Amino acid sequence: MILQPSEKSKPGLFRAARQNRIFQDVVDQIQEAILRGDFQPGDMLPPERELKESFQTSRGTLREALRVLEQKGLIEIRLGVSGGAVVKAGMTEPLSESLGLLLRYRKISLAHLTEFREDVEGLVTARAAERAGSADIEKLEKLLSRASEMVAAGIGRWREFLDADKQFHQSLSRIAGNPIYIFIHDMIHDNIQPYYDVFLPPDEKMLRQNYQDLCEILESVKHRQVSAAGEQARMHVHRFNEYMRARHRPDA
Amino acid sequence: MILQPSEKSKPGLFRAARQNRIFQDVVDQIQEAILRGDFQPGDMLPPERELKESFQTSRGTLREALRVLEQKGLIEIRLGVSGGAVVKAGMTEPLSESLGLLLRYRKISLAHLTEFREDVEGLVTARAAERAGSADIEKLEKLLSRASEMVAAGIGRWREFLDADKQFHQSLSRIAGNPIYIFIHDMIHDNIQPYYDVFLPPDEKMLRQNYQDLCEILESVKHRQVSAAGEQARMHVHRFNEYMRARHRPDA
DNA sequence: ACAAGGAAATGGTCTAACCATTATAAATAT
DNA sequence: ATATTTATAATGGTTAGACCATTTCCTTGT
Repeated sequence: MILQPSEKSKPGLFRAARQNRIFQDVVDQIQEAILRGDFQPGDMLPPERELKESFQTSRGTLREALRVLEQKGLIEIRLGVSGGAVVKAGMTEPLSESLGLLLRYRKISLAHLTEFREDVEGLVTARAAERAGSADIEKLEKLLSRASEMVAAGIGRWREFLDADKQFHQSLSRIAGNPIYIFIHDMIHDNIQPYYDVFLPPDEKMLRQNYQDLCEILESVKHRQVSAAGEQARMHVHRFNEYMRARHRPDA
Repeated sequence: MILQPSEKSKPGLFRAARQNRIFQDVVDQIQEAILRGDFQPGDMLPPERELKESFQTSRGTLREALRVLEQKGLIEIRLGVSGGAVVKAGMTEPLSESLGLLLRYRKISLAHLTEFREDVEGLVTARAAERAGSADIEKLEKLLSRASEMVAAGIGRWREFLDADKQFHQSLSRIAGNPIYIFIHDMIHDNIQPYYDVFLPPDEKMLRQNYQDLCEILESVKHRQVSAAGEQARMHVHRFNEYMRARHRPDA
């Protein structure tokens, strides 16, 4: 038996009972079809002029439905012949976009986001330390050795080093074994990256410190020192955040 | 100086350069106006027939833009005279909805979500223990005493007890001082609630255990025992999850 | 074999009307 | 006077049919 929440599964318990709106009905039907698996990621929906007749509606109404589905991240719309609505696999953009809006709406501040990141990275690393297998360790070591080359190559390749650093953390998220962490991780990264792009580049000392941190984290993960790994990861991110904060006036 | 990411702040570094789409331009302009504060939450946008002329576009195109803004959670559209697009304050629904889609798309499982919830509740409670002031403690004690009445009143009022339990955790989120946790908390709750609604009600023993947990958590928070509070909250949620899991066949 | 050009499919936009819903004002009844 | 009902009008929701813009892909010519 598959757990199924009471009808429709919309988050707010129920959604307002306005089945008036025809386009909403179209949205629901197409969404169900996609979620049910009638359309696999990569598949294309029929062209608008066909759909409009399937749903017995006007093209305008149908297009409003497609706009909603597009915004939900379920489909992507391509132009030109053999274009049309293609079913997407990801669905991660809406999450990042919502967080971005919260930032710009001043519902949360950059400081909140960086603090949250520290917490999450700590959690993820702790979980990863619990669950890492030997293959995982090897993967991490490979990434670390790449990072080592970059830091040895000097300040000029800081961008590549930070990329290795990012992949290290992403790997930890995967090892942690809960895909939610991957999504959360991406969501944070998407929104924090633009700020870093403005305030970098870092100095040599920072890079070495960063590399040192990763080594210690890997060592703790290797030895299943769960809480140590978590705390080290927390501090690793914390130091980086403080470093970035020092590069401009303190923000609210 | 206000930290501002490099132009537009879209998550994926940049958004596809299709300024072809007129409705997208309309979306951007209205969104900027809202985020800039030209429209406060509760304010109403001009009616469609006016906007269409402001933007020098057709009503259909304008409506596609409004659909996107509505889906983003920035506006809500009411029917009838003196209806129209009203600027919203929340913006939390898109987050919950996206998580719901990930669940239904089988990108994540209920088990992943419950595990995540344990972690988050642990983190939040630890932070709350760090930061709780005397006013916060009083608030928590008041909630707890209400819960006490409910559990004393017997199994019949389990729904009210669980509501008090929920508010207790929500208060902890607020005390933790990072609004992101409130959003995450709501997001989890919105998506996990429908499942609980199906499989409850709980038994008397569960309620008492639950109440006992809350008492211990509050005690730890009171005495600034940060890691103890976190771990107790984790286990509190964990026990509840296990209890719920036992009420149906194991799911994938 | 390759390049240039054109035909066709598909999404994007426009126009102009009508339908549906609802707050408010007007009319009516009590 | 007050309450109830009814009519009005503003606003979003929908429709129909046309045309524009973009892109693939096939034809044609070299």
